Amino acid sequence: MSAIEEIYQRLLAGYGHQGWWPLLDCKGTNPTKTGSVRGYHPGDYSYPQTERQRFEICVGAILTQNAAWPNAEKALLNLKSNGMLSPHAMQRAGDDTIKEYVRPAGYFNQKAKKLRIFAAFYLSLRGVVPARDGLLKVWGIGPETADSILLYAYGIPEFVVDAYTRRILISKNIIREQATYGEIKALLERELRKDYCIYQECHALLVEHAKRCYARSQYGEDALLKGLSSGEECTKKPRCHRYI
DNA sequence: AACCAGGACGTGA
DNA sequence: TCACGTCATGGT
Repeated sequence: MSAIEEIYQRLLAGYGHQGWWPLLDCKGTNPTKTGSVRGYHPGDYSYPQTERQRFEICVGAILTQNAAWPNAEKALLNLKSNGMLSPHAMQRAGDDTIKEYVRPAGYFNQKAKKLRIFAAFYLSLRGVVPARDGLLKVWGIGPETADSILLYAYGIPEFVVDAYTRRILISKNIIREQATYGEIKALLERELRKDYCIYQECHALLVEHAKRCYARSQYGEDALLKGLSSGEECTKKPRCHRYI
């Protein structure tokens, strides 16, 4: 079993199904999670079930860029309660209106602009699934946001690499510190079965584990992944031993 | 009261 | 390519 596969198995056994991506109108909760527990649907990979939910996930992916989810969620609620959680409404709305709604998510000037540009792009799709390079050409959509949209809004097996994933894999000596987004993504997609459910679950589990054990200032035990066999990708010792 | 969160873009070497 | 500055609110 590869190191990646072992990480996935251990985290799933330890934490259980995470139920990503969170949705505002989703009844389910995940009590095992840290932080916000609302909107998750553990073990149910049938979301999004409506076009509105699909768009909500896209918007959430932009709003959560370098921001804590509860803050992005507040912005999402503002948009929804003002009828702005649809691509048409978002495109029509004035810039200042959107800015006021997304303020809690931070970077409100940039994110308001990103949302209106994305809304136009989303409408131009007319229901067609976007290509990854198409998404990347949209201003405000980088690699992680593109993969989040594809994986969680469209159920396409594109692994999402975030700062947490990178931090865990570096500390486990599985990748080098300079590893690029594409390298990490390729590694995970090589080691895991190409299945959007597994990609979603694995990414969510890595985030949950990192929140518990790999926070910058306060770090925990990492008992679940103790003594993990390091992959052959890199033999260099990790520089930061705090994370082990 | 700093520090940081589920990044992306613009710029200059 | 790549390292670095910028964008901004809210929780710990």
